Parts: sequence; structure tokens; C-alpha cells
Amino acid sequence: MFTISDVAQKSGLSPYTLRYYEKIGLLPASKRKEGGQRYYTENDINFILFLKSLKQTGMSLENMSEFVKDGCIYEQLHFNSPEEIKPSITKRIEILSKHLIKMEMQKKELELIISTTKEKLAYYNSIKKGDIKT
Amino acid sequence: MFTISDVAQKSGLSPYTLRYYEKIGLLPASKRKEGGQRYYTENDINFILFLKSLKQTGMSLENMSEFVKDGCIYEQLHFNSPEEIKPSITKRIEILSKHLIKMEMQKKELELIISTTKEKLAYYNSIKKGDIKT
DNA sequence: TTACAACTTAGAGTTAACTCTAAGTCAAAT
DNA sequence: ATTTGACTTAGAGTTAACTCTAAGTTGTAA
Repeated sequence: MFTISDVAQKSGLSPYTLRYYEKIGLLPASKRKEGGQRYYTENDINFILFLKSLKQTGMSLENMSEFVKDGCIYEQLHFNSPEEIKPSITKRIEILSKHLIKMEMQKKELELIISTTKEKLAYYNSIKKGDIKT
Repeated sequence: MFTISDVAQKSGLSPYTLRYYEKIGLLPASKRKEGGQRYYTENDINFILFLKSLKQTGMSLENMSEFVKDGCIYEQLHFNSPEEIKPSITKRIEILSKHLIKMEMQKKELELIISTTKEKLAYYNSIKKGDIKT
């Protein structure tokens, strides 16, 4: 069982951000200790890491919320029981399919600019070494 | 020679955004027609597209400005004459190298989440088709 | 048991990156 | 020649996503 700062540490998100995500409904209400303090399980952390990777690949918080909501219990990095997931399945398939296409395009774009960047670097380095005289 | 809305069209950035980029010094002062209206060449557009791809892969406008500035004439998608580029070469190599590493990591991350997403989609689809009964 | 650090909340403030408004000028078509 | 629509500027407004503040509570180590 982990505190909010443990999770912050593990996820690279600040405690502020984690509370904010909960406030806007992107994360489900955390479990609480006696005194009211949040605690998190491994599963909670895995879910947070999954959301973080969606975010890193350009999904907006709003779009992520749509993925998470619909009254559905959030899943443990994908193995909730089928009957828990079923009501929101079509919606989820739709969102993930769209995002998948976006990510595939992103990957192509990324590969292109990586090679453009390598070319530029090679050019700059050749000038620096003096291979190209002025 | 292209107008600002031509460039907007070609680059996917709005005229507002193009003027804004110029205002903050991310783009060099545009050439103007008689009446003061901006016009752009193919080279200008290529440079704008290069900046756009840097942005798409997560470089901040501030970081891009650093790349562009240093009093240097901006380059035509990489072939300014060496003597124009030389003063800012070390800085540019530094920025691009850092960004390259970031992009390589991003690519790995992207590949990982693409495959995770595919798995999830396969799982959802199998529930939808009824292969997994409740 | 007393510090002291980390937690809690609601709500305010910040930052990056646009995005628009207002008031006016310019250009193309009728 | 006049209308229509795109252009110009400075500066204000917006949005997403945090990030912090204040005031108070809880947990832990000496």
C-alpha cells in the first residue's frame, strides 16, 4: 500500500497532479486510511502508468476521462471481469481504435523526423570538424 | 509566393498562430508586399514544416526559439552556407542531440503502448463477439 | 509529547500556446 | 466605384493542465 508521494515518485506525476486527476474524475476516488489519507495499490499504480502512457502519446485528459467513465469500474491494466466492462465496450473500442491510428501515424512521423534530425546533425558535425570549408 | 492563409493551409497552423510565432521570434520577420502584407516562399514553408514536426514530437516553442535564435539567419531546411551557421553550431548540435535522444525514447514508448493497445483491443473484441462468456 | 513532515480541502494563481477582438487597410470581383 | 473578404496591429481573452496557497489534520521519529 502506497502513499500519494510514493505514487508520485513511481509515476513521475506530482501529488498535486494526482489529486487533480481525481478531482476531474480521471482517476476513481482513492481508498482512504482511518485519518482520511489516500492510499494506493499496485493495480492503482499500473492504471495510473497506463494513463500516463496514453498522455505521453498525445491523448488529452478529456479523452482519457471518456475512456475511464461510463460508470464503469476502472480496470486493472486490462483484466476486469467481462461483465464489468461490457456496457462500455463499444465506446472503448472506438476510442482506442482512433487513438491507435493516431499513434501509428505518430510513429511514422517520428521515424521521419528522427532521420531528418540525424542528417542535420551529420551536416553540423561535418562543418564543425571543418570538412566543409567556407 | 504565398499569403499567410496559403501557408496556414499548407502547414496546418492558423494565420493567428503564424503571426504569433513571428511575434515571439520563433519565425523571422516575414517579407512584406507593398501594402505591408506578409508573403512566404517555398523555403519559408519548408522551415515552418520543420518547426511543426519538431513541435509534434514534443519540443516546446521556447526550445525551438533557442534553436532558431542567436542572430543567425534561419536555414532553408538545412542548407545555409556554412559561414552563416557556424556561430551557433555547437548550440544547435547540443539541442538537436538532446532532442534526438528524447525522440528515440519516445519511439520506444510509442511502440510499447501501440502493442499494449492492440492487446486491449483484441481483448475487448473477443468479449464483444462473445468468445468470453460471463 | 512534542516537533515536524506529509497529508487533507477548496479554491486561487500560473504557464504555454494559442485565439480572438477591434479598428483599420488592402485587394479582387462585380 | 463599391462591396466583400483577407489582410494588418496591439493587446485582451481563452483553454488545458497543472501548481500552489492557506488553514487545518495526521503520522512518525526523537
